[in-house]
Amino acid sequence: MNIGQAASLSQLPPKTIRYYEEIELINPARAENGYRDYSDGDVHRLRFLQRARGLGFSITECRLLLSLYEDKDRASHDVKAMALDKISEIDRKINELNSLKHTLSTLAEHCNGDNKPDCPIIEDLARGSQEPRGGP
Amino acid sequence: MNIGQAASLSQLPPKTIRYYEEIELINPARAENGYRDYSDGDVHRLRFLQRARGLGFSITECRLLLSLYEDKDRASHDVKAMALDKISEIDRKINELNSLKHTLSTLAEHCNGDNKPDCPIIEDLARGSQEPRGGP
DNA sequence: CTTGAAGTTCCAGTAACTGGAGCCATTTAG
DNA sequence: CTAAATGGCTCCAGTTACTGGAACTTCAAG
Repeated sequence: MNIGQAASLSQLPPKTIRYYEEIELINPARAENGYRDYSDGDVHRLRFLQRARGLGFSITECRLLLSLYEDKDRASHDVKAMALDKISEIDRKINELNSLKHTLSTLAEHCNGDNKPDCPIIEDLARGSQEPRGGP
Repeated sequence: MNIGQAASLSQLPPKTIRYYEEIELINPARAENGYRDYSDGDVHRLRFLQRARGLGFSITECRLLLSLYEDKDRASHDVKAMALDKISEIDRKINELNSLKHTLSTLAEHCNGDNKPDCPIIEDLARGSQEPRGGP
């Protein structure tokens, strides 16, 4: 399929898709006319990238995540370790999103009438899922 | 407090904190010696920015999120609408993270022995929280 | 065969940092 | 008190991850 269809399936702009090719995240075939020709697998990859990038993973991290699925040469226990590592990162993000959501929900409720919020909420906000102090 | 302490409390590098000042996300006081002087409130803001940026919200979105708490001039129902809007965005992100986590967990389990994954999982991966086809 | 949408490359610009040079202030060791 | 280390300051250049625009080709419809 052409880049346009790949774009609408993956929810990524064509520009970004071409950029991902430039930095070797994908390598679509070329048709005789010179147009890029995306397979279903390519679209899977792109869709994955779209999701992961939107969740705050860097390109480097995306590359790692992709390699978890596709690098058949890597030893199995490495894959597992990396997967578990990413899972705890994801758990952390989920926790942070939940706390952010809680903060916003409380705010929304408190804004129910027409009174302005004076917000003890901002305390909660800044606390978040903070570590107990004392560095890494 | 100085920028160093603000940095370690907010988990942001000093460079980034100065940059946030440049783009007017914070406005710390200055001590007599010219050093930036951060209040607890400033640190709250920074901590919030650190969390929100890490979760994939843009600077523009962070500005909006911050305004939800602090813009006392905005009408209350606007605040509520924006908060609800951001909440659904957050829910979407949480769903995506859960699906990503599920994918990785399955992978980790399947990689338990020393057999390489041949991955029907990649299907699941690319499906994610996709819309039912037919575009906006 | 023309018109328009969609593709191509290339180059420049933007967003959000990040690193480094060069200089002043503060703390700490001798 | 002086010297060195540490941390702050500004400014400017570089990086990452796109994004927009110009100039050209290709394809599908009328």
